[in-house]
Amino acid sequence: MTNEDAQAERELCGLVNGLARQIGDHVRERAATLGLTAPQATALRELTGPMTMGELAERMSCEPSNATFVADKLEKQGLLERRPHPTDRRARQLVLTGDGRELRERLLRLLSQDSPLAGLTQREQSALHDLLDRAVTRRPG
Amino acid sequence: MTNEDAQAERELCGLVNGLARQIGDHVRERAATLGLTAPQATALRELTGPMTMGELAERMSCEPSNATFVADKLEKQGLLERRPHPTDRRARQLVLTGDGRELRERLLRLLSQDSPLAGLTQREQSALHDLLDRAVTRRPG
DNA sequence: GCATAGAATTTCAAGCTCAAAATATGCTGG
DNA sequence: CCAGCATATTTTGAGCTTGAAATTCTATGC
Repeated sequence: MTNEDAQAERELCGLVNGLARQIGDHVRERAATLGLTAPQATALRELTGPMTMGELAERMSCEPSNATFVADKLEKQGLLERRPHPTDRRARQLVLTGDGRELRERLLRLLSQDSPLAGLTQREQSALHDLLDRAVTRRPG
Repeated sequence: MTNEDAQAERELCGLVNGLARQIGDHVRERAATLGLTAPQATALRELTGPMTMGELAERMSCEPSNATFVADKLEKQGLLERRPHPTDRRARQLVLTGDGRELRERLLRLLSQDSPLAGLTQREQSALHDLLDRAVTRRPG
């Protein structure tokens, strides 16, 4: 790999991080209006249905121990419950409460407004999705 | 915006965050072999020359107060110096020491190996760069 | 059966990050 | 000039994140 290639790659990483940052800022700002922190909102957003701690961590792109931390916060706010997993006694099943489901709906509506990706056309978003998917999945790690 | 569009957008955000996470993991892993944490390595990588705290924060996509924190760490390790800015007495100029420049070179070599973006061809990386650039800059924030 | 390896979650310590307030300096209109 | 607002950095407190160790349970091989 040439020196220029390496530099271009670093620049690309910077762009990815920059966009991720913008997305995070957007979530943080909207979450604040509901009394949630950004990670709490991310967890709520990802809880599309009952799932285990591991699944939540995976969807949040974080360590399981961090998912525990965030789930604790949501549980203390009465937004979710930890139930025994139906078939695996090692695992827990996370289930939103009525309050949790309601707040999640409000959150989703807020998040869909003024998205950081609004600058891209549908076609561009589709192309970006394709490229990112390839970058992410073509990597063992 | 339709419901499906919003869902597609959330998925896209997830991909961006997932890739950012992979990049971060890669940096962390390589940085550890040099006795650096991930943010310290990121700062070292971005210090392409003398710059102010604000510039560093901008390049690291973080808050200025966080740049202060990281710069403190690097300074304690003797990798950089804070000098008075030549023309603005409010600002500081960050300058790598000899050790800092040397470690930076080693870091750059490590980071260019097994990049998380290696799964993409040159053409794909170029297309990705283009799309991300558009997404990031087409947004006032 | 039972030992052993593996998996899901939690706990804990260390370090990172943000936001707000404090400090110091620069700039500009009256 | 200089008052007032803007900018650059630091400090501080609260909350987030990671990685390693501990706990509990599952699955496999003998």
